[in-house]
Amino acid sequence: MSESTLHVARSAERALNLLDAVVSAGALTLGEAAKISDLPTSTALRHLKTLELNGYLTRAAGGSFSVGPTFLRLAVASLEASPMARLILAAQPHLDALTKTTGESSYLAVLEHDHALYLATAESTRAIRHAGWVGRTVPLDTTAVGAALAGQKPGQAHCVISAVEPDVSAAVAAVSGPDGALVAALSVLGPSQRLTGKAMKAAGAAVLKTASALSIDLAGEQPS
Amino acid sequence: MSESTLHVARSAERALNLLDAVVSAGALTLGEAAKISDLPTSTALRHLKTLELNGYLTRAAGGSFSVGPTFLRLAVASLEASPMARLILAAQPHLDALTKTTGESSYLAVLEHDHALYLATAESTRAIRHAGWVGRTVPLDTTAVGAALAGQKPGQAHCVISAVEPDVSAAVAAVSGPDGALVAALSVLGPSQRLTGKAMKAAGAAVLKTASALSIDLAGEQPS
DNA sequence: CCACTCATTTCACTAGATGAAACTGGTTGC
DNA sequence: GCAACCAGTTTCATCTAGTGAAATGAGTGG
Repeated sequence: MSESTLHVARSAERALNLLDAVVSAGALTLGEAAKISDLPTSTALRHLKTLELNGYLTRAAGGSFSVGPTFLRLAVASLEASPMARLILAAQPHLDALTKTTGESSYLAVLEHDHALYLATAESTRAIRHAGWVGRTVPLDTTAVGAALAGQKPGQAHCVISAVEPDVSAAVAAVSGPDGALVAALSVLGPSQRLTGKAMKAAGAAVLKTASALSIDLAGEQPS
Repeated sequence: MSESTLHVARSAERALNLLDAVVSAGALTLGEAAKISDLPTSTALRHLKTLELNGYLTRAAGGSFSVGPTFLRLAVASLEASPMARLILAAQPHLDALTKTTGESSYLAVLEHDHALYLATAESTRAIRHAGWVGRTVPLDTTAVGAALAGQKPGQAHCVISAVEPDVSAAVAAVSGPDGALVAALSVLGPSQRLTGKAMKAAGAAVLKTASALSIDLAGEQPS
């Protein structure tokens, strides 16, 4: 196979990438999807058809692909089951608000094994902005998110210059769940030369306030 | 390949089935997943690892697989984008209530091309019950759902013996969206010998009431 | 210590994925 | 009306990459 003792199914991976591309974009034509995934159209078509056949995608009249019933079923199932999904849904509006008030990109992160994993974001609209960290993991011991998720100084914002990338500054605060346990962290990330002094202080205050608002939100929804 | 001019990627399909199995179940071990999908463990493991590598699944400490960050990201994205997903989420509690009052399984169905597609369900808890129609499509012209989705007799319940399977009776009512347009149908499905006369009448009333409640719900959420 | 279960790795085989190229059908421009 | 173009679809010879039985390893408990 590829090279080492690691075996992964290439064609499955391609199909998953296609799925990701289509769902992220909302709707894509064959050509667009093929270009994004860097596949010949014939191969892309086969995989898209497979996804369609299994109901993960549907094909609209115009020929473009979008999310299908099977995927929606699973999406809803995972949302109802997974507390993490509930967390993301609850956090999204807060992220949007946080980004609006600070002008910088904001993120939601959780503990995954011994790393912090960025789960969701609201991106800044400014030209120079922090972008694309969703899905990325960073170590705990050298970062502000890590410190927040490790439970140091709860109820306080950490404001630092990132150790991960040199030009990035962060303001981070911990979020607690219904039972008071630590569940996530909110961060505001931006370029270091912009996020200093006064701006950083404001970001710190905003992120703290938002974190407690989200914590309250999480406490106030316990039906099912 | 298989037989006709239809080409689908088998390995991709297997990976998707595995994904479906795991997400539906919430969490599965390798052995369980392999048995459900009817695959040798070695093959199942390879696909599960592929899914894990791409973040669609995560592996817990005990070794069991469950939904991963990538899938959640896409799930949330599709929910925020797709009106159909909003519909499912809004409908679920109503389905639960409907099943509780009638004692029979209830379903949400929408128009997909020229068929009715069952999207979501709340299953009856009785031993003899209607089960497993989620994801299934039925023709429009011979069914009660079809009639409801075709817009005949809005604001009225259709109570019939199913043309699809002999022992099934149905009570169906149409659901309208915020703009008044027809968007879905709610059905209560049960065994014909149980769903007769009085019981059927009660089911008809319940489904009608629930349909209008859901319609009102849909009208009352228009932010973003 | 052996028997048992479940996860992982190995490996020889070939079924099945691949993608260039040919084809179809629709749209534009001259 | 014809030619050039473009997006989607189908075909097919090539050979990679997925397959699964079996061996191995890691845990459990009797």
